[in-house]
Amino acid sequence: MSGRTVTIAQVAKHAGVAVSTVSYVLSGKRTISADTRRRVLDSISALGYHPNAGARALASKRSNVIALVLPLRAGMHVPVLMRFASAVVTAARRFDHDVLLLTADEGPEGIRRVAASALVDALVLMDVELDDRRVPLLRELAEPSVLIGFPAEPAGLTCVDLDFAAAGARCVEHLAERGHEEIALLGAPSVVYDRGTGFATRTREGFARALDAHGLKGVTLPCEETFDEVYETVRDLLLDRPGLSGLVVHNEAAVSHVLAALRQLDRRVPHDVAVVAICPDDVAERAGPPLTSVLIPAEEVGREAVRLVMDKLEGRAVPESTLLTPLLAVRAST
Amino acid sequence: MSGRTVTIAQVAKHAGVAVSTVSYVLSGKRTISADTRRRVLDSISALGYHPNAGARALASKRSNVIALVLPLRAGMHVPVLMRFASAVVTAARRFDHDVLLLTADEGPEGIRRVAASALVDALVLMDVELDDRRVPLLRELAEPSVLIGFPAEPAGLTCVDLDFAAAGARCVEHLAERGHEEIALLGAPSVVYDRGTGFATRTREGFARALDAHGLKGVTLPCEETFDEVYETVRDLLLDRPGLSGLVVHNEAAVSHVLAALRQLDRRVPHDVAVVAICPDDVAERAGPPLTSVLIPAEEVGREAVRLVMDKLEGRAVPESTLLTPLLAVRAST
DNA sequence: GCCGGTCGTCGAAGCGCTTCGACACTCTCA
DNA sequence: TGAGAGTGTCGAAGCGCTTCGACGACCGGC
Repeated sequence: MSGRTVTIAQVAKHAGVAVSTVSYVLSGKRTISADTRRRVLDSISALGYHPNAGARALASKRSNVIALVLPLRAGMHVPVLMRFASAVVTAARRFDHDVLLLTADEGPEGIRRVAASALVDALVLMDVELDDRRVPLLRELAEPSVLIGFPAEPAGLTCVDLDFAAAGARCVEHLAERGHEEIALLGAPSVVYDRGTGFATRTREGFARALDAHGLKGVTLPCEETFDEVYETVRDLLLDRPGLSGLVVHNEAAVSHVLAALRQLDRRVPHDVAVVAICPDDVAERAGPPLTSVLIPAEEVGREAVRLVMDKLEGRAVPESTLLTPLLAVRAST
Repeated sequence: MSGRTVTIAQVAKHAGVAVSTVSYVLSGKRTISADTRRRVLDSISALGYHPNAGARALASKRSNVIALVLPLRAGMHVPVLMRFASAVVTAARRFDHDVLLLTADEGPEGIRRVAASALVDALVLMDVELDDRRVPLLRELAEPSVLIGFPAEPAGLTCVDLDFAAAGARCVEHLAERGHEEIALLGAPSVVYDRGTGFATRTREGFARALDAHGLKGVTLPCEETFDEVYETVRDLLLDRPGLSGLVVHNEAAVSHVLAALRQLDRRVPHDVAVVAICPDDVAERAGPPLTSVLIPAEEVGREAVRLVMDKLEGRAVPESTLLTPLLAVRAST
């Protein structure tokens, strides 16, 4: 509308009030008469006013931006990450905040930079590992932070994640209900276990514990991500354990290879082998046949992380640990 | 180190110079003696000074932040998107800029908001569609922008993308060299063509044109993403065209289904049917067998987009259209 | 009819930085 | 030796906003 950037002073003049009055209308921090408020709001939309973010941040010591820090290794998880990211942005907007995207390239120094420069008010870290070198930094930062995933020593931090142990257990339980007596978990590539990624380890533990609890036989195996390796793993597994009739797959990239391998080995799903996956819903639905799955609730995790970080910004107390209950959707594969 | 946020004034005092001198050391906009510069830099690191982003933005009218706008529909492309995003962040950091992540939820209004509030200096839009409702807004914005992908009417805009027409043609060429005489393109799901997504359409055109140029027979088909649908498509295709010996797959999610379907139909790759994919490298490598592919150079596209947007910020002229040459990597499938 | 208490509004003081003009030097060349 | 041209540094004026204290206007209670 007007000749380039509109300032609060122009709005004030247009509405015939003081600058501070406009500010109070916008923030609601003091009572303003209904009449004045209306005039101010009218002027704002007439002029197309948008408060200058820099000025606002400078004066209020709040940038209304949170940092979203990508994982150190891109790993396997890519589509899920994107949904986290998208959920975080959407949730943040609901609290009138924007999201700054940080990669691991810069390392912890990048986190320090955006925090110290007051570019962001708070941080959300995705896909935290057991031994994460970003974690020590977070402890000394004044800005609040929330981790998605759990480091080895989470005391004093705020962490949120799917309850992977419960997810592993839930799959076992489901197969036990269906009468299976010998089952296997195909997990992440072995390198993922080696570097101590929390979610992989915890799924395996939950799986193993539930196996005992239900008196089932079974194994857990790492699982690589090329077709040939998956094929060998599945073939050997079926050879070694003729009684095996159920499979839990916790590896998004391997899911379709596992199914293809079973087809090639002449095992019908679910008739000969029942398959449960732990993966995003769309992957499960797109598979042939559609898979019974425990979905990874990316949206919910992202939303929850933002809620927690906003609570911390407001000075409210939050739980150190938030575990989201896994939900199992039954489809054609069991 | 010191008691909370360090300001430029404290640095100036510590170094025994004026505030403006510190500023000039940092920006390099005026000559400063080597001696003074050293003292200032020492003070900066001694105090752990980080310039306040809000103050800087306010005074300089530059936030040093660019917006990265996610596509309107999450669609199929998720892993590629993440690599774009990551590449954009990394490239932006090289120009001393940060990246603000925007989703489509807010629609064009979100773009207007961050631009008008001076939160960002410039915009990069991912995965632009032929008829993209964000495009008209960009034309009236003062802030420079770069699109990844091409809208129907790109005049006056700055667009960058893989040259998909060339990619389609490159696949044909490769198969022609190998002596194939009848080939097919399995593309995106039909809904993607219906909504006029540029890259799908352009691949198809490039494919068709190259077919003529090399005197080959062939068809192009849309391709859904569940195993059963892919299986039917492939089965019918082989039935209809007994002479067919080459397949181009431009659909990341369908790649492994196509291979599984061929296996089930007893067609060996590459002996009976050669397969070329247009997809990210890791998908091609992970397939069984590893696929000859034209990779989607996500990193390069992201880097190029940032370079262009930085050029525009500096007032340098940039080409309206930047097409990146596709590179074909030969693997076991042809 | 006067006093204390809200309520609604205003003016001004920063927030931490960039940038402009000024100014004291030191060189260089006539 | 003095004018002219650089250098290197400083002080001060904003940038556009929030927030604090101040201050009329109006209320009810005695």
